[in-house]
Order: sequence, then C-alpha cells, then structure tokens
Amino acid sequence: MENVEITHVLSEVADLLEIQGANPFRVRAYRNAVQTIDGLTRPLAEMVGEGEDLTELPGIGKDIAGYIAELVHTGELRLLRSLEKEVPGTLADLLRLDGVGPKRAERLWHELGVESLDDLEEALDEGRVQALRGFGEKTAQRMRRSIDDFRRHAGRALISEADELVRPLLAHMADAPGIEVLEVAGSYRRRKETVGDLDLLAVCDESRPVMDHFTRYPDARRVESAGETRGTIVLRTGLHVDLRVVPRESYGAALHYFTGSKDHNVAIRRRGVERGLKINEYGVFKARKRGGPAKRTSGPSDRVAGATEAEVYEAVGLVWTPPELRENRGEIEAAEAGALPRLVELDDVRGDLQMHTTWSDGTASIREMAEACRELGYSYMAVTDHSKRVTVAGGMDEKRLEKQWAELDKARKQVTGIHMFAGMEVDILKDGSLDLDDEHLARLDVVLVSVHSHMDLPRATQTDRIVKAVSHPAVHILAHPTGRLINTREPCDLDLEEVLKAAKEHGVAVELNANPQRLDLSDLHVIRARELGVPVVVSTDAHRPDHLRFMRYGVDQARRGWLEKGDILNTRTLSDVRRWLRKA
DNA sequence: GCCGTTTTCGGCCCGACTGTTTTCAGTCG
Ligand SMILES: Nc1nc2c(ncn2[C@H]2C[C@H](O)[C@@H](COP(=O)(O)OP(=O)(O)OP(=O)(O)O)O2)c(=O)[nH]1
Ligand SMILES: [Mg+2]
Ligand SMILES: [Mg+2]
Ligand SMILES: [Zn+2]
Repeated sequence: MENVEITHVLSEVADLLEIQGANPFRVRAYRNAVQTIDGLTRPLAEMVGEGEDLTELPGIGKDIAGYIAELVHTGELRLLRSLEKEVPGTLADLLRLDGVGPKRAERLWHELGVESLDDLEEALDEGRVQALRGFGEKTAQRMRRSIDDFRRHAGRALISEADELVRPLLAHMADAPGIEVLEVAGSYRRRKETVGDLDLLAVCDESRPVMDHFTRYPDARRVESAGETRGTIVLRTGLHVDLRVVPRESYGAALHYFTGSKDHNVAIRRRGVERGLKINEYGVFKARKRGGPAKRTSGPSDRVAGATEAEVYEAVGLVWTPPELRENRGEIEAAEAGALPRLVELDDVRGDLQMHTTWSDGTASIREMAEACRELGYSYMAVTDHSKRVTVAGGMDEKRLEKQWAELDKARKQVTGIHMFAGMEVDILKDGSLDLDDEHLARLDVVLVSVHSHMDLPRATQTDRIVKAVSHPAVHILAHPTGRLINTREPCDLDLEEVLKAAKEHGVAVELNANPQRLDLSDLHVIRARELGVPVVVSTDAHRPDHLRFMRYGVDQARRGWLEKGDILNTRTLSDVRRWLRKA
C-alpha cells in the first residue's frame, strides 16, 4: 500500500470523525499524521516491513502507528469500516465544497437525508436547504456555485500557468491608490509545482481603496468576499485570488503568515507560545494573560517583532528560512541547529543536458539552440534528440545519428564559446534494453535513457525494466524517471527506491526535468536521491529556444528538495562534467 | 490522538468574513 493511499484513509477518518462532532483535537491529530506522511521520502510499507518504530515520526503515536501497520498488512482499516457504519463515507465529499464544513454537512445529512453531491443538488432544487434554520437563500446560492465549480474541477494550476496569471494581476495592483508594497505569497512563493490559488499581500495606510481596486480587476468573474483587510476574487479561469492588506509595521509578520505553509505557521506559532509570545499576521507580541483586551488593540509596547520575516524567526530563536523549505518537513529543526542547506540558485547552473532539435521533435536547429544556450551564459549543452522507437517524435536511427554528428561539428564551428555534447535521449524498450546499438551508445558523449511507452506495466516489471536500463554501462542519466505529467498522467508505478539504488550502484545520475508539466523527479524524490548519494541533473528538455527558460522551475523544485549546488551535476564546470561523463 | 528542559494531564495557532444570528457560529485563510 502506497503512502498516498494511507493518507487518503486517515483523511477520511478525520473527516468522518469531524462530521460526527468528535473532539477537534483528535481530528487534528489524524490530519497532523497525514501531513507527516505527505513529507516522507520513503514508503511506510517498507518502514513497517523493516520493523522501524513509526512513533518516532512527529504526530504519530501508538494508535496511528497501529492503524498504519494494519493498513500495510491487511489493506484495510477496521476503524474506518465502523465509522462508515455510523456516517455515510460519501459525506466526506461534501467537505470539498466551498462553504460546506463538518457542521453543515452533518445537518444536511441528518435533517435532509443528503449523503452526496447529487443529493445536495436535488435538495437545493426543491428548496429544502434554504428552508433549514440558519441556512437562508445566500448560503444556498453559494452551495450551488460550489457544486458547479467542483464539477468543472478547476483544480490546481501549474506554477507556470500561475506565472501567466500573476503578471497582469501585479500590473493591475501596482496602480492601486496608496499601495506601498506588493508581494505574491502562499504556495506560489514557496514555488510549489502547483498552486490552489494565488495569495497577494499588500502594504498600505488605507486598505479600502486598495481592496476596491482589487475587486475591480477586469479578469475577475466574481467577488467572493471583500472585507477591511482581506478579500477574494475568482478569475475567469476559476482560480481564486486572495488579497491581504496590512500596515507597514506588520509587513514581515504578514508575509510570513501568508507564505505559509499552514503547518510551518502552526509550528512557528507553537514555538512562540512556548516562549510566552503570541504570533499572528500583525506581529510578534508578548502574550497576555487571559482576560486582557482582545484582538488588535494590543498596544505598541507589546510588540516584539514583525517588520521583517527575519525578525519573526529571530523572535523564536531561529534564522530566516527560505520559503521553498517552509513545509514543516524538518526545516525548523535545521534552522535551530544552524543546519539549513545553502540552496542551489539559478545562477549556479552552467549548462543544460537535455534538449531537442529539428533532428527529432524540436522546432529549432542545433545552431539556434546553441545560440540560445550561449545567451543564457552556459558553458555547455547537450543535444539529446529521440531514438528511433519514438516514432511520433521522429526519433533517429544509428544512421541519422551519425549524420547529426556531422551537423554538430558544423554547429561547433558556427557557435563558439559553448561546448556541445553529442547526446541522445535513448528510449528504454519494453524489456529494459536500449533503442540504440552498443557501438553508437559508446560513441556518444552523454547517454540519457527514458521511458516513452508501456508506462502501465506492473510495478515489479516496470522496476526491473528501468533497473536493467540504468545498469547498461553506457548510460549516464535517467531522464524524467516517473513519466508523470502533472494534472494529466499519473507517474509510472515503480519502486523508485530500487531505481535510485541501482543508479547509485552504476554511477548514473537522475534527472529533475524542469518542464513545468513534468518536474520529474519531484521535490521529495530528490531529497531521497541526495540521501542515497545519487547526483541530480536539472534539465529543461527544451523543444524550442524559449523552453530553455524552464530551468527556473527545475531549480525551484530542486530548492524545495533541499539541494545545494554540489548536489547538482550541471552546476559543475565543463571539465568536471567531462570527467564525470567519462568515468561511467 | 499526540505530546512533554515549565507538564504523563491538560493543553493543542490565531484571526477575518459572511449570513442570519439578535450576539456569533461556521468556514476559511
Ligand atoms: N496560521 C495559519 N495560517 C494559515 C492557515 N491556513 C492558511 N494559512 C496561511 C498559510 C498559507 O500558505 C496561506 C495561504 O493559504 P492557502 O490556503 O492559499 O494555502 P497555500 O497557498 O499554502 O496552498 P495552495 O496552493 O493555495 O493550496 O495562509 C491556518 O489555519 N493557520
Ligand atoms: Mg494559496
Ligand atoms: Mg489562499
Ligand atoms: Zn522525453
């Protein structure tokens, strides 16, 4: 059983308990366990199999460790079975709707017999929801909209799609009257591969005019809310945008709050409580005994910090932490120990080791790609067109590859100042053998291997296939290892742990494909690659010159994976990379 | 349900917005 399956079960337990009205802290305990599991780089099944003590993981105690073991061994959880006898499991779906929480879900079920989205829609049509005490017409309307939005599965946007939406939004907000500072916070600032919404932070003296300007954004389909300090609009694409407006002295605390993640915030605030401090989006304050004046009326004398993010961290004995790490995956402990990594930066990248040209499915010539790489300041690049079996991409056979080498020689004379490695993205065939003969493999400077077909093989077969491929002595890099396309295609079912160990054994690097639809390996995967000592290559897989800019997304993901410059092969100098390629 | 250089019991992050409420619960960030 996969970790995601385990977290789904535990999340459903939390949802059903919450609908039942269980102790909210007990509900939270299940969700905390889910958060911990989400950040693991290894399968729980393996950890259980090796007899590891799961209660050493944060938020996992005796009970939940037992439930995990039960799930791993039997594939089922009796606790969930018995909960589902008391509350219909489908009720948890209702919680996905905006404006429907556990209390309303419970009442809809108990008082109207609603168990599913379809039931709710019917009850709305018949006017039964709005008749309920405390529900009213506006609440019903909101539920209707939520169901529509849910059915149109607006979902999460790629970080690259978010970039396209952010640009005009920032341009619009720059004209807001009296605005002093404007930042994008939330998952966008943490550079997550997808964002659920956009979170904007504004600093100004007077919030009203800024909020009004925000709600008049031309691309807004509707205004969801607009208060004194926060508001939400819905873009035509369906994506929500939250705006938070704060005074200057609160900038750091607000940016910290709005950047998140939620679990990072909660952990930081708990550290505050332990130190007699109250942390909110307005600042860090000396905690008051109960009974004191509430809310924002705390006098300025109570304020300890808040103007900058660094102040907030320092107030709880930590150093400023890069947003990419703020997932409550050990960054707080690292910050405390002074052991935060020195994260890789875009400027550290010296070359791009996967790209395509008109020799297969790229749209630009070798020369054009080389010029674009040189413009980015790279000292090397690899031309890695597809092999013959990838027919849809116009893959090359041995003969065409030799012709390409001749063309490469010409390009090397035309575009100087950048080294061009002769490479190929060689297809891994169904049986794990490679789509190019050994003689030509040996003559290439750099050999990438990757899967483009039979992505649905059973786990063990798929794993054996890829392990066999990386075991070939000519191979340097395993490209887009899981084959996922975010929001489109699930990753191959494979035992990545085995693949990484095989890569380590054979001196093969793994790719972090920087194409924003792939980002493959993911952040958690590269954490594991580093732990196992497998070098990572961040490559754009560019099919056009402008795709070379995807490097930014790859580096962002690498940073989320705690990688330093030294963990990444293509931050090394040309001569070091050459040496590395030859040793294989 | 989890957790502990203040605790093995008694806490658990903290605040904004809306609707229908006559004083705030519910939901969300
Ligand atoms: N302290 C605290 N902060 C929260 C809570 N919920 C959200 N936040 C903060 C941290 C989040 O990063 C930030 C923005 O909320 P979002 O719901 O947009 O989450 P985020 O952007 O992290 O992820 P997303 O991609 O939008 O799903 O607000 C909470 O319950 N407590
Ligand atoms: Mg967000
Ligand atoms: Mg948000
Ligand atoms: Zn490919």
